[in-house]
Amino acid sequence: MAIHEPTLRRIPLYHQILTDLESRKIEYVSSKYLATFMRVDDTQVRKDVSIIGHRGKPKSGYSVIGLKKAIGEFLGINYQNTAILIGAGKLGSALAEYPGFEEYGLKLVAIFDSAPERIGQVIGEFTILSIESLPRVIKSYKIGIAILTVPKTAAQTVCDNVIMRGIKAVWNFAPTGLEVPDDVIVRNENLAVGAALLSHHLKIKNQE
Amino acid sequence: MAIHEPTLRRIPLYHQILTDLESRKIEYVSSKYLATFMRVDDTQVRKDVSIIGHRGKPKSGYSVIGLKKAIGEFLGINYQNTAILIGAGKLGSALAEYPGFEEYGLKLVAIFDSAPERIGQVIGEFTILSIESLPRVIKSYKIGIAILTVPKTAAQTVCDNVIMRGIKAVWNFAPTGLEVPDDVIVRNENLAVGAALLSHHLKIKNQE
DNA sequence: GCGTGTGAACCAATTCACAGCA
DNA sequence: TGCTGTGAATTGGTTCACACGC
Repeated sequence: MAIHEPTLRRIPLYHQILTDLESRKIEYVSSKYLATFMRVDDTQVRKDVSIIGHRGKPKSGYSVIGLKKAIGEFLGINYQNTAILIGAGKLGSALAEYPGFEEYGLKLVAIFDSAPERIGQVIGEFTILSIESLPRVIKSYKIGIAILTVPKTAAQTVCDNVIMRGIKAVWNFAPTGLEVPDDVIVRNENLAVGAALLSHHLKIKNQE
Repeated sequence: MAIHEPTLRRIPLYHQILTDLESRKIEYVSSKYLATFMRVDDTQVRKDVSIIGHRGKPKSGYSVIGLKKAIGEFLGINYQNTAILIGAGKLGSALAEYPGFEEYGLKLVAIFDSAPERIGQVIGEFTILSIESLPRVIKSYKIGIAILTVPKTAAQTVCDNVIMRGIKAVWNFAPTGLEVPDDVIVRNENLAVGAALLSHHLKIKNQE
């Protein structure tokens, strides 16, 4: 049973809502409550929960901590995957200090840049390393994920490089597609898409 | 005829590929070529193109500049929507210098921050302004979009604030949902979702 | 042949309708 | 009554099959 992309996207969002509820000491939540926050139908929420593999209590709803834990296991965010970040520009630096990654199963262990003047500079808890040390770090830390925040023109080259070193998952922030072997996972986080869709929505709205 | 979300997401990606082809002086492109790059079926590409409202030439394919222009008009990225950015932290600073926004119809005109020590500092071509000047700037520059790169805890408050000043579209980078009136467009760019989905994919892969 | 364009068929995703349980 | 859980119906999206043009 393969799980569909739209379902998968919603699951981390449930997790965020549950984290919030947990901090507010709320113990049970209904599918209806989650549904209004997510702007989906409440049946959808119940289907999603059943896919996650959790069961609620009639009358009271879902246990906040129980469902949150089930989501954690389902997503595999309890086990931390090691990641490196390549491209210590503005965006890379911002991501390096983003606390959300560790919460969702990604443990950043090193940052690389190709510019000689950047090597040795410090970002948060990391010292920027040279690209030359990439193979060694990947090997000794068993890195599974590469986060690419390099310019568009460098993206494919850097991607090929890390895949050659054994990386099996790439999170690409460059506004371009990447060609990779079938056994490598790529996720594109293309900010231009968001900009374009906002423009389109505003255009439609102004036409009314 | 409402256009579906998945279709809409693909359209800016076609545009990026076409921009690349254009720079390589390629004049015509087939649906099959676009399809392999996008990792979709070629029929899908032809359906999308017909939605965009462009027609190709049998045998040669689609005119690169013709289709690109049609997409530009379809998305409304030729007209620049004015935007402000609130939250001049790492992520905000990175976005402020991201060249892709202007290319996709968003013209950044000012940056705001609530921290007094940040006011007056310079990021790229912008001087950080105080939140107090927000109403004035929104009014005089007819701002349509607010880009929020504030902490999760501040997001809803800041959102309410800009909506009260007449903003009709919010691009939210905080890892939380926002409650807005029905006539306001919100786009959530939740990086934690990407992290979680990568974790999940890796978990599935490791189980095989 | 090699390309686009499109109705029909298929599969994915959401919503409906209602059973079951405390 | 107020909630979850789930098969059935519906709507959304993708792919197939084939007509047509160069």
